Amino acid sequence: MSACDHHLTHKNALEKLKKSSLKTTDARKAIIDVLAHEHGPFTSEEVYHRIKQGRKKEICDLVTVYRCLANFEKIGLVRRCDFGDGSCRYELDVEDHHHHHIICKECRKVELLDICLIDGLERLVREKGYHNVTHALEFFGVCSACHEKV
Amino acid sequence: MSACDHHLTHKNALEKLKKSSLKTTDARKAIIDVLAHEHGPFTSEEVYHRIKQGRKKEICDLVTVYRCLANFEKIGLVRRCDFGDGSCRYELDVEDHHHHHIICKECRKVELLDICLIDGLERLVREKGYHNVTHALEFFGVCSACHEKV
DNA sequence: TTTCGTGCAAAACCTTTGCAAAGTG
DNA sequence: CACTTTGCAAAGGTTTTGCACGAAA
Repeated sequence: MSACDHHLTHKNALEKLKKSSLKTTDARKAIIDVLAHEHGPFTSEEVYHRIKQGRKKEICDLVTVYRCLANFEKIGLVRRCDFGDGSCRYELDVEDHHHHHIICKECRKVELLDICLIDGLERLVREKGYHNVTHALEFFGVCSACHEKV
Repeated sequence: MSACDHHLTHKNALEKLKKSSLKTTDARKAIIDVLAHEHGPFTSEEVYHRIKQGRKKEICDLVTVYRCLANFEKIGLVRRCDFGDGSCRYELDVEDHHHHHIICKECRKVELLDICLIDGLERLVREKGYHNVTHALEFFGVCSACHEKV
């Protein structure tokens, strides 16, 4: 992703926030900064620490990050990912750029998989009578670096 | 699934257990009973309660269910599913019957989706250097019953 | 000014761990 | 008999909640 893309993503996210019923606060802007400039997905804790790193003084509490991300999900600003390790992660929901993840079972490194062939299946689920359909597809494996360590 | 299938599944699961390094105990047999006869996936807590319901006296502790299911996953007896609601679920891993789930966002009802077209993508992940590749694909939506309630 | 957001502390929730006793092969 | 498994209690980790104060529109 280029620097230009980052800028666009960031602008789009702020606009989504303004259009929603949520208020634009420093905490929310800081969270969007992190999500737009570094590629996640990140846990609430990870977002919280990244916010602290950038600035001199604390912008917000960890609890605020939890609450903001949960609200962001409701308005479709972020997507929630669950990699089955006990905590959930969030990334900006960029509508026209659907992708999935490959997670190393050893080191938990996350790689992108820029392919989505699930549209037909989503249609099938809608035909079964479901509304507001979404999906999650994650691949798990041992990355080559970890595999060579053994 | 017919009664005959249940029986087969149950027998296969017990055989897998015997072939493994794990010992065959009452708790483990009771857990396999639940997984083979009712269609999950179930959380450890759900398995625990189903075990209690069937019998007069307690067969095992909730902690034992957690430990058994974790061990079952290691020997490939069960598959772990994470639906992003804070707890993980398990179902018997029937090798030649790969399927996915549709989860209602309102009532959490789980329906089966008996299609898997992910094999090509798994190959792609292996070509990227990953070993021991698995995947998870879940669909989420509001089921028609919940949709009509609104 | 009214409504919404935040910090702090505490609770809730799911899961894991330690250790002694009981059970399996 | 050696080793694994279990129960109980307690701890660990993540996420949620209550409430008073502060900030946005």
